[in-house]
Amino acid sequence: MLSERQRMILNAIVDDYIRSAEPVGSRSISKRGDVTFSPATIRNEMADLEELGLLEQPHTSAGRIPSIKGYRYYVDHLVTLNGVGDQDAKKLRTFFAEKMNHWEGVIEHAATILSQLTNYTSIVLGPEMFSTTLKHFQLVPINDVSAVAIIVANTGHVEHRTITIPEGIDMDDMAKIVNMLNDKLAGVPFYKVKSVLHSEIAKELSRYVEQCEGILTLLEETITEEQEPKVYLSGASNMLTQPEFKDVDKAKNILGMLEETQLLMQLFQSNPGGIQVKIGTENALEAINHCSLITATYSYDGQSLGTIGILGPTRMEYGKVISLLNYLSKDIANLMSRWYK
Amino acid sequence: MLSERQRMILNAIVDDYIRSAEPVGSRSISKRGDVTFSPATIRNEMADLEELGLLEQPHTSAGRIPSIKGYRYYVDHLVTLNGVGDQDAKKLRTFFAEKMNHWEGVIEHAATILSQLTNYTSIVLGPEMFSTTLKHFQLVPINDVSAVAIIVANTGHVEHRTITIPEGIDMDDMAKIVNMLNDKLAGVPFYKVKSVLHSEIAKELSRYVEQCEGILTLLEETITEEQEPKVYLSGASNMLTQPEFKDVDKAKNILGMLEETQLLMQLFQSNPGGIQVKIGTENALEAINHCSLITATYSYDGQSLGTIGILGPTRMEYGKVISLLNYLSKDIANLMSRWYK
DNA sequence: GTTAGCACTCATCGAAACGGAGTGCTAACG
DNA sequence: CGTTAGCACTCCGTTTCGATGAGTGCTAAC
Repeated sequence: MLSERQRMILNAIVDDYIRSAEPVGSRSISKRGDVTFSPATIRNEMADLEELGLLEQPHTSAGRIPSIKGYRYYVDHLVTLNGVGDQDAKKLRTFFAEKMNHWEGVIEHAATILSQLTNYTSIVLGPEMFSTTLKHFQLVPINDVSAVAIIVANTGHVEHRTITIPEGIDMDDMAKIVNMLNDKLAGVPFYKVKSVLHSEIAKELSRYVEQCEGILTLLEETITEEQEPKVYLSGASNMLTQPEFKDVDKAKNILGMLEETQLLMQLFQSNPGGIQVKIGTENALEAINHCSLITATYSYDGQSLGTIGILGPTRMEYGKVISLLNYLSKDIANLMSRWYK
Repeated sequence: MLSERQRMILNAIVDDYIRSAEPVGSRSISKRGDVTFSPATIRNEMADLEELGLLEQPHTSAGRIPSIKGYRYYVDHLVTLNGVGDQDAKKLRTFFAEKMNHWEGVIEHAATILSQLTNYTSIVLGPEMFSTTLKHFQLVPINDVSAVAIIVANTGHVEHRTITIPEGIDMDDMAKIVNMLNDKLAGVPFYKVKSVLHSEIAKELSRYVEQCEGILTLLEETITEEQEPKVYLSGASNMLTQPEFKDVDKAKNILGMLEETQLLMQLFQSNPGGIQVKIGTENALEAINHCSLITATYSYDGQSLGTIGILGPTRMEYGKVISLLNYLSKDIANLMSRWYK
């Protein structure tokens, strides 16, 4: 357990370091006003905090910087959420006032705004299909051999994919089957589509239509095909403004990772909902062991839809970012309700 | 007009510089084997080439580097297109062998492959709607107030957007109008949709349906709404591997620009078709005045569909990239035909 | 328990010195 | 007359070295 004074000092060090990116010395803390002790006293406390693993020294005779553990304590106990500034709130409001008519437009735009407001990199995972239900399924023929399958989810999210129709399949049969599928599958969650198809529909269908096997397999593949949620990235170049990445090699590591959608999705795994802060080595990926990732899930009607994340150096403005994510994820939820209620 | 020897020397300098990224001296050229003259002779020629504006000296007593004009001459007259290497060809072939069922999947994947093969940044502009025709238009209701509009182009490209239906509009009327639009608009190029709507359809429609005004405007907006072609970017972090961008600020400039879709589209304007090389300041944007951009258009059935581009430092492997783009753009065209013939 | 004083450490910065790659010029050569 | 060897000169990049200064840890006094 830390004493009140130790907490004040830790708080001061983290705040200072977040602002300046340079090791914080005892003198500068003593001069801050909110800590009224002499440099010598502060030095003693700092030595203690270092022994506890909350601070680190880059080298002897340098100031102290927070360790991962130090940041963790700061985030858990010390950080002050001063809400969203007037400037930022205004920007967000005008953002939501704009007319948006894609789902994707909103998400993508939200990513942009976030990276602008924070000067960090924002990563947004689009709606996750597996927690939503099928609303409507449709085939639009393009020519003799191909068609566009259109899949609408109850959230209003739309997917389309082009399929090639094998020879020897009758288009009328196809149409019948599609109709039936719509009857039976409307309202079924995506992850259940496969089993419902097999258990309920297959038998009934075989009565009406010849060679339904082939058609059904095709449609099943089409609907349940691996649907990676889309990842939107914005402000990746903001990483380069951080002094900790003035070394091109480090920067390249991170930017390279940001380009790999697969890895990004790994990052977002295991989200219990709400806001989560992962600091430095708490992150799964080694490439961002010098970064912190703050994530928030946005949801509609109690259903988690996707995830928003902000990636920055461990020396991140935790208070500001957390407030912002809080604000935004709630507003996105409201926006959804207004649309799809 | 350059003498044969001058061309040999220029060629040698550009090749060497592309490989090493360091000013090329007379000695090293003389030792290359393909130029059999002594360093002194080469120095004389180099002085001449510099006077012609084809070479530059970073400072006295350094070797020479090609100027923009030098690269231009190299690209126009000297570069050898040694085709696509076996390794690369194999990768491309397996790429196209994979089953792809989105349009977008192909384009996006092509961008990835390109950036991997070249180690530069690849930029791909998706199909341009304005040169294609409307194939099918459809509304799928989601609930009382919103619907998804689905727009299929003759190329198989699909767009969807969510629209909000104003109160007081009858869904049956809506359906009638949509039917009629499909009759009248199928085969009409997108850029003509607006005028056709006004000239031919408006009058005829008013006979059947009350208050068609509102509905029509809505649908018109939906179909003709600004449809930015999508931009796919891959390998942006490759920029950082180039020694010319070891300076973080320069790198940030370029990466920042790459994030702005608007700017990227500017870059691709005025594409006469075929392969085009823009070197350094020949590019419209100041941010990439130290880069070269090689673009190729891909087309289907004589119709230009989109653009592929490779962005790298002016010191770029022109021969390799041009060969690769040539190969790829043709293969994409073939792939399209196989699908949508 | 707190603070002043002091010796010590170590990164950073700038000046000076050094080495080397490359040039331009001149003169010799075939 | 074109080509080449030789040589003085330039200028960049690197290294070395000392000065500077911020910051610590310890001890002793308050």
